[in-house]
Amino acid sequence: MAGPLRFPRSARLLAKADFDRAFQGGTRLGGQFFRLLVVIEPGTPARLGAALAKRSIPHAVDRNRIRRQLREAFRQRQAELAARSLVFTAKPEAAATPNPALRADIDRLLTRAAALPLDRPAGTMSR
RNA sequence: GGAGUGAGCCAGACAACCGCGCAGCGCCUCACCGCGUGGCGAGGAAAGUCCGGGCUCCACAGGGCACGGUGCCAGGUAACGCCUGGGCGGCGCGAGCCGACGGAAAGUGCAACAGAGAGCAGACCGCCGAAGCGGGGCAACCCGCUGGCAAGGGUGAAAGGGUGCGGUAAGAGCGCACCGCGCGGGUGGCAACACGCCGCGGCAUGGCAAACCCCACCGGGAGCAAGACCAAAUAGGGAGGCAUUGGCGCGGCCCGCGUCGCCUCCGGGUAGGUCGCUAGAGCCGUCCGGUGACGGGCGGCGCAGAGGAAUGGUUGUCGCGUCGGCGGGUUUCCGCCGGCGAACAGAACCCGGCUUAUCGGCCCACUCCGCCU
Repeated sequence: MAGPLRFPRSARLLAKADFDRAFQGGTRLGGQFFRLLVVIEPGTPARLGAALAKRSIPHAVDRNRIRRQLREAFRQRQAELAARSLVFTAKPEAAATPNPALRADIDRLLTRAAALPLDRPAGTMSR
């Protein structure tokens, strides 16, 4: 029985193919510190992936911190996000930003992602 | 009490709720997935990737050259560019600290600016006017020139030992004494090196080798994305079988040859997966040897193993630092209230070092100064 606030493996993006699909055909949303790519895949649970480039976030400690903020925000709101695969990228300014400000930006993006219509199949935007 | 030196240690604590990773046990189950339970789950630098090793694969007769690294001596170590002890030089009143610290009489080279002169030294200011020549004067002597001088000034990072006395026209290791230096010997030390030891030498090799270089020693290459194994889909390769009167091509036709289809198997190999992957030059305690680094004996412990990458989020209480206010106290200090702050930083095959970053706190040893008895 998966509780509504858990973060099991099935809620994560693990394969390179998932990330490639998001980068090629995902709907793009821009926030203050993040960019969000959304792929609609009916029948799947909400899934999260963090693509934090070493180039934009040079210190491992910052990458870990940002990833944990992403996970925590996603974990608490995943019920609204069913059938959506989300890939976050961070802008360089995120490294120097405290957690509450990051969290607010993430929540705004999640709200927009939840509002996307479900009837558009994945991959529509490519080609 | 103040100022300082060295060596260690810690890296806020506890609780609640919601989560994450791993192996164990239990439930479910063919298995995967999932669920429950108690356990474990970042650092002193996990960092930079600058050295050294283990491990893995590749290469490899032996020797020399080239290239790179190291560079006082002796130890320690698996090894090192690390560590310990010692020597020498420098800094500090001191505890202590710092040093790429082999060779400059093998050769080549470099030295801006300043300065008269910078590597077969050098007369700018200055000192001298003994000697020689000329002039003056009865003479003592005076003037000028040829010249002599490295003592003084000045320049410089550096000017060819220092101080004193003698000496001289003025000077000069020119002579002497002491100090320094070089060479040979002696003594002490494993050695680097040292010596209020002996003899010789008036002093000869100025600096730079993180300039080329010489000497001594060391060095195969790539790295866990190493490497080993399992292995789809798609395309292509090989073998066998079937289709046996099939289509197409070479021919006017037949035979024949080539090519196209389906099935099975084989080998290479991509995605993906498994292993490597945490028991190791391990950690803690104790005893012994050693000045020490360290080595040895005995006993105990089981101590992260992820993989788009776990070790987190929120809240509360206490503790710490700091600022402001109030009250005792007034050198130091104590209590209460409120605000702010709590660093540097995240394992990725594993060890030994080095270097760099870091809010603050604790303990020990020692030095100097002040005060009291």
